[in-house]
Formats: sequence, structure tokens, C-alpha cells
Amino acid sequence: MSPSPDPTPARLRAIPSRLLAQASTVADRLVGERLATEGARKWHFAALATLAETGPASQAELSRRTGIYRSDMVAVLNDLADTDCIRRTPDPTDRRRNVITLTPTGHQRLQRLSALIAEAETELLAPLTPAQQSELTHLLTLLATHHRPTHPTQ
Amino acid sequence: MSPSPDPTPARLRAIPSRLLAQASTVADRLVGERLATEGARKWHFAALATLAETGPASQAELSRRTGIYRSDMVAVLNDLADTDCIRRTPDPTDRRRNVITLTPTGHQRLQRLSALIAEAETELLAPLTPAQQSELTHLLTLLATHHRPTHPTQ
DNA sequence: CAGATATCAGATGTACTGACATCG
DNA sequence: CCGATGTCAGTACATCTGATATCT
Repeated sequence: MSPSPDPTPARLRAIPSRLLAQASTVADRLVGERLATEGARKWHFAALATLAETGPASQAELSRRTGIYRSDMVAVLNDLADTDCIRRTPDPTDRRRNVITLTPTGHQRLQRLSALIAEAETELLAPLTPAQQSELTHLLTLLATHHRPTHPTQ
Repeated sequence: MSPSPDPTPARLRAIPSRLLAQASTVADRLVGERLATEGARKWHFAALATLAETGPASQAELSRRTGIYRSDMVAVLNDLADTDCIRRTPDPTDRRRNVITLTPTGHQRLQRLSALIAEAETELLAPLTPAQQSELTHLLTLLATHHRPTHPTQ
């Protein structure tokens, strides 16, 4: 059985924006399927990882650091609070803010989600040699740093 | 004025699936904004380009070649037919099928959209050297060919 | 007063599913 | 009967846009 040929015309196949969309879709699926086994989404992981790395922060801070919109961050933090992964406490120095802190439960959950993400990334990059994997990461980083996310006022 | 630092934590920033999503979003924006000046979307371009390269085809064929779902292809072809870019004629050898053919108008439109896409790709890849650009395309192609799009029955 | 914060309500768009009549 | 085709209706999800009350 010959592995059915790619029906996509050559000129379409070579377009970088299409390749990026395709790779991104695959990556999202691999990550999403694994996180779903724990009832989590990538934003939950992003918020937990950010809290673990840069410490307690306000919701607006978390929003900037993760890239998720302020308005959507609310629901993510609601989920994480419901499962006792984070705590929302009012900031005594600025009564507009909540200070979000990672609980021990949240830290454990982060460990599990990290493992799932790592699995997904491994499967995603499996077709590449280790050298190619870091080269790809490098090139994508160059693109990401030069094209700044059009972060409006939100 | 120092160009405000990236607020994203390092560990998050290095995750390939996140980098892919970010790059893909940027690329989609660059392409989408330009196509919008002609009232077009990327699927219109994909359908036109496929017709130009592989000749007349049924809607299901186009669907497979472009990656767009059968159900969504209908609207795309409606748009293209309304602007006289394609023609739908019944296939005499198989009365289920429509044969989609590119009109001269459609060919001209493809030329314009191609130029817009090329502009967008140039801007997208501007941060990379020519060698890096082809390397990136190569690596993404490897990912795309090994992770086959989970094309269910549709 | 301008600006930031947390929150909520909803618009938009895209990927995707399911069903249906028609036909091979 | 099974499977493909063109079409339509509708779901699920993510991105994104206000607007509002509260606070600096």
C-alpha cells in the first residue's frame, strides 16, 4: 500500500504562511489532546508556568506575560481557583488588583501538565534531528521577536 | 526609548508549539490584511491557485487539494462564481459532480492575489537571511509531510 | 481628569460535525 | 447496499471588542 500522495499543488505547498498554519494546527492538536486528558487547556498551563517562573502577579500582569486577553484570563483563573491551583487575594497596596499565587496543588498540576506538553513537543518534533529541532526553534524565535504581537490596549 | 522587553517567561517562550502558534498568527494577519484590500480571503487564493496549477476539478477534489472542508468550499466557490472568477458546470460523466473551471477573470484575480501573498511572505520572512528562509521552509515541510493532516471522511 | 484593573456580555471567524438528497 | 458528491444547518472554540464599576 503506497502512502497516498499529498494532493496539495506544489506552489501552494511551499508557501511559508500555509506551512506555519499547518504545523501550528498539528501542534495545537497534539498539545490539546494531551492536556484534555487532565481537563486542561494550554492557557491553564501558560498561567501556571508563568506564576511558577516569575512569582505572584496581578491578573493584568499575567495577561501580558502569557499573551491571553485580560477578559479571557478571568475564566482561566476561575477554573484554576475552582481546582485549588491558585489563590486570588486582594493586593493591600493597590485595591484594584488581585494578587495571584500558586498553591502547592497548582505546582503539582503544573508538573503533570509540563510532562504532557513535553510529550507533545517530542512527538511534534520527532521528524527532525536534534540539530534541526533547535534550528527550527531558533528561526521561529527570530520571527517572534521581530514581529511583535500587536498587543493593543486590550 | 528602549523597546519594551518581552514579558513572556523564558520557559514559555521556548516552547515550539507556542512559537508556531505565534508565527502562524503573525503570518495570517500579514496575509489576511493584504487580501482584505481585494475583498479576498486565503481560501479564495488557495482555490484559484489550485485550479490554475492542476486544472479543472470537482469541488470534492478541490477540497482535498486545498485542505478546506467540503462544506466550507461551497461558500468559497459561491463568492468566486459571483465575481465571475470560476464557472460551475455539471460533469456529463458523473452527474453528482460540478466541474469547476477558472475563467480569464479568475486568472487575473489570481495574479493580483499572488502578488499580495508574495508581499506578505516577504515581510514575514524579512528577519531571516535567504538561507534561513529556505531552511525554515524545509523544516516546516518536513513537519507537514510527516504529520499528515488528519483528513477524516469529511 | 486620565489611566489601570477585574469583570461581564457579546461579536466575529474558523474549524469542524451531522444530516440530507442525489447519484455511481 | 455502500460510498461519494454538493449543500445546508449548526456546534465548539478562540480571538477580539466593547462597556462598566472600582480604584490610583
